[in-house]
Amino acid sequence: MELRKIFSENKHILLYGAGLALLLFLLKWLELRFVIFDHALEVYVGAIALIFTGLGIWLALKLTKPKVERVVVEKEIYIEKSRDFVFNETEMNRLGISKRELEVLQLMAQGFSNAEIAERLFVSLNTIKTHASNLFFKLDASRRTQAIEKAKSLALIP
Amino acid sequence: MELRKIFSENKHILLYGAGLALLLFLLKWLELRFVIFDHALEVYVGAIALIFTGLGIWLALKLTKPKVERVVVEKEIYIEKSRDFVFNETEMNRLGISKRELEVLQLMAQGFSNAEIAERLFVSLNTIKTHASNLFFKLDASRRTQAIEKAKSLALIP
DNA sequence: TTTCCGTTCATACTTTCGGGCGATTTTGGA
DNA sequence: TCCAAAATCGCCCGAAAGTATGAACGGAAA
Repeated sequence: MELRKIFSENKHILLYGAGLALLLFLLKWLELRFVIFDHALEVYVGAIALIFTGLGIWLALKLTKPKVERVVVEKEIYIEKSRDFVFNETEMNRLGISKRELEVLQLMAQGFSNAEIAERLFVSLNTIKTHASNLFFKLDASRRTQAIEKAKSLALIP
Repeated sequence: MELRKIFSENKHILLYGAGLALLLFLLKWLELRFVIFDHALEVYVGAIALIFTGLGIWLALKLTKPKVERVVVEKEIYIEKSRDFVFNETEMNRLGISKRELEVLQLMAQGFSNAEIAERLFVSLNTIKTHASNLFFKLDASRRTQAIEKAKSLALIP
């Protein structure tokens, strides 16, 4: 359950710990057998240092998260514009545009001002502004004229 | 001359070596003073291991080039295939729309702001505003979106 | 040459848009 | 029944759009 997840996420650290423990046991064992450190403490310590430096380097390499660099590749999609308009519901769903937003979009494309749209839909001007803002975001536009252009090319409006 | 270059290029490695040497001297000195390792070899070795692990990590972080993970993001660009557009010159003459005004109208329909249009046509913002106002009057519109709608229906723009 | 017209630009002002918050209420499904 | 998404509305502020008016300049037609 959780255990496996914890292990896999901290695999390197756990391996490091295990390695360290193992080494310590090995040293203890060596200590009992020979009296290495009596003669050559420097060599001994140097070896330890080297080994753990290596381990540290290995740890660092494994644990550092790579920087994510985003490369934007532009993909061109051609769209046929036909006079017999077929509403592209797929695109609407893909962009997450709601029914109400579509209504606002349609009226916007017909040249109505926000105030006029508000009047027509019996809601406040602020509401229309919110819908418009959401539309601009979803259509990746910063002006209503842009939004209209894009919506037309996506067959969201005639 | 060369020496300085060599030093700056291998700064981290040299620093590491110096640190190692220093530590070894320190240990030697400690060895002469006390008999630490007699009592607690594990602690001693553990400390060394920890220190050099840290050094290793530091070395690795300093020496290795930062990992970069490339993520390719596809950005879709929709391009409209306008098949058949026949410009209605008659209507343009009837409404008394000038060439320059038509240019502005086209850019407006493409979603450009007045400032952007001004930049593109190498004229001032005020000039574009004047053209726009004249267009609105000639097209009997009071907003750019309206003007665009009307112009499209009159086949002045695709 | 004089008179239009298109083009350019300016200043000053008002209105509309759009961004950036936050907030509450409806509502359609799990 | 409960939740998330949708819809609603508000406020503030700055940017953009649009209105009004005047003016200068050059080319083309009368």
